[in-house]
Amino acid sequence: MAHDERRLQVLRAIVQDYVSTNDPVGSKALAERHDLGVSPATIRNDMAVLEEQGYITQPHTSAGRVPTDKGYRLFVDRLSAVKPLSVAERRAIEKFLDGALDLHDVLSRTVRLLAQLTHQVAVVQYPTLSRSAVRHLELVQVAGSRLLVVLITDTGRVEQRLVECAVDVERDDVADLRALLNSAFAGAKLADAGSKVPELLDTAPPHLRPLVAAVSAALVETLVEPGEDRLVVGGTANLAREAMHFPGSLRPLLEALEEQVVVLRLISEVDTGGAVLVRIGEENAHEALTGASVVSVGYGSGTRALGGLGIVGPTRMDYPMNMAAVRAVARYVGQILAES
Amino acid sequence: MAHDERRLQVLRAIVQDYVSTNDPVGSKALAERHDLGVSPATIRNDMAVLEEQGYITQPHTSAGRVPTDKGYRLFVDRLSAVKPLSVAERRAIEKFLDGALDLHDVLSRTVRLLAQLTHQVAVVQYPTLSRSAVRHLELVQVAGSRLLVVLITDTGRVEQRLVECAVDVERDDVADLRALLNSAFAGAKLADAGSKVPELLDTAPPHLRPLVAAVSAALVETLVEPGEDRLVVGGTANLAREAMHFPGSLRPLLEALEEQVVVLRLISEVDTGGAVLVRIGEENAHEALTGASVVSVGYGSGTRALGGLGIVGPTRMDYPMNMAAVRAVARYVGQILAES
DNA sequence: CCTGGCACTCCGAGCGGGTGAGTGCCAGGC
DNA sequence: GCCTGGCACTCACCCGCTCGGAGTGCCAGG
Repeated sequence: MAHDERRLQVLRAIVQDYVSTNDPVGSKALAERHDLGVSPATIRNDMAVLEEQGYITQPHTSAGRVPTDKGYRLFVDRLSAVKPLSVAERRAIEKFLDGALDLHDVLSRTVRLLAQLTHQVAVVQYPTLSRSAVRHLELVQVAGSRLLVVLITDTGRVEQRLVECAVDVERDDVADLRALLNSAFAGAKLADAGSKVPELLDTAPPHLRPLVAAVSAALVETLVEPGEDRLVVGGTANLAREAMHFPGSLRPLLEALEEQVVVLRLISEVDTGGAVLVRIGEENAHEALTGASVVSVGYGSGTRALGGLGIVGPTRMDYPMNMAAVRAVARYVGQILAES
Repeated sequence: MAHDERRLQVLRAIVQDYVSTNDPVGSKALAERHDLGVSPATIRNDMAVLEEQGYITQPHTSAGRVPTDKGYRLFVDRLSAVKPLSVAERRAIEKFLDGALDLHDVLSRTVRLLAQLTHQVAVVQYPTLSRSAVRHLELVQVAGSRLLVVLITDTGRVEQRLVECAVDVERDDVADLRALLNSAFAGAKLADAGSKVPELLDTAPPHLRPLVAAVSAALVETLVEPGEDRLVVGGTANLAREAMHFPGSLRPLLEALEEQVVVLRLISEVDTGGAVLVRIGEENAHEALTGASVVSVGYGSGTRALGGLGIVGPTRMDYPMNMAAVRAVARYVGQILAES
């Protein structure tokens, strides 16, 4: 039906204008700035319907309309074309990420880049340990009974953990243990590490068994559990610029961002093969994010998912642009990590 | 002189009241809340002098007085006794920090603890690499010509760096190289690492020399340079609570906190044996910190300085309390790191 | 079904007076 | 010589008010 079609055009125009001007948009302004081919009065009728359907609201009588979460949702789902990045932006991505030295470097550059491209808060998850495989295990004796276990994954991530053994450890035993652990775990997915422990215990020389038990317990405990997943956050300064757009204050949002768990849960929900995931306002389960939108996507090398990254910002954001930026950055990061 | 003495009491009272009430403080309120033994009129005279001397100012005529940076400075230097921490606070420190698993864990707990104790933004520097010594070097071959170098310091810090070698590397050579590097660098201060390279190159078997050169160059380049010092930041949500106390917006401050270099420079100026360093408002060189105060101190194990930690907040802060908290936490962190 | 016209609502800016906190100054007292 | 009470003065702030303007909803006519 032609009417429905135009009504959607009106909604799209409202979202676009509101995002760019930051003022509630009225029927007159809409008629002027867009070629809708109808008069303000007609637009008003459409707006009344859109409001009744819950896509827009007015902050108060005699103000223009503002999209609701539901309105943004419709916009994202059906009304927006993905905005291709400009050449300059593509250049910026390459320039920013090339020449990174190690994983930490790649990720912190990524988070800065994303924040800069989108003017939002950027978050990047470290490659999940549970999906990584062991490349190498290193043991370093710290004190008589203390071992520092260093795990190097095939994604370049390096994790450490101090293990307290009940007894003093001999120098030679450390070397034996290292060899044992490496031959058992090398190449193994971390998710499977737990199941290899019994077998390893069987084959280990008796005098090493307590040690093997302690160290593998530590490995399984800290490295397989999802709690160890880490997050890099950047661009929080961008929140201050739009402070007025958040209900109340920035406080709960900043808290949530520090409380990495909350954001991690959001970001790691992206296993849905490659599609950019958008969560708008109330769609976010956590209360602190109720006034914010999250745009996230998984990144990985080839077909393999490594982790997620995305941005957090006000519901009033440029979704097409941000979705494009998030997707492009994720792709590029995937490439870079595939090389190393 | 008795007058000067009383005038200082007045200044102290003004600082205390202003910090606790957050309102410009007037002569009448001062006379009521403090036993200065004189009438408001007399206090007014003292205030006039204090204002002339630049210790206090009034936001506008007919408002109470507010301390200036200079006033806070005098307060910190001469008028404040270090407030001992409450038993509950000491308990909190121990409870919070005990049971940390590794360096990363210790530092991120520390930063949370500090933020919670002081209600300010907390910053903790990783133990400086330049003052650390090599405990172990690990080499892992990533691809034909790529080596992942993992450095483990005696402070428990683990750093990684990807090294691109010009040529493919043999498996056996990796082991030789590892042994060579470890025997050369083990126990050496990182600051001295550079000077050991020539000697190492001499003693190395000829076919390994290009490799040794590449790897040691990477080590020296990234690990000895101060740029690699890292920072943990926490409690930025506390800024939002006092947003109004910062000139303009939080933006520049948040930016400075992400721009770790700025804060690092501040925090690492603390080599002055154990004393808590307070920088108030304009005393901070960096413009973004001009409206903020920084309380910092070095931490270390025994006599050995490892790094710095501190807090950043509005100039209107409870200096005695924050100084006590910063000092106490630094001590405790030092102890913990000494054990591991 | 679209359009122009019209009355209506309500936010926000601007104005003016009253209030109160706080000051500076002065003359008198210990 | 210093402290004190008294007093006039100055503003920031709050309150209520008005007024203009933007935007709406509705209606009758094309």
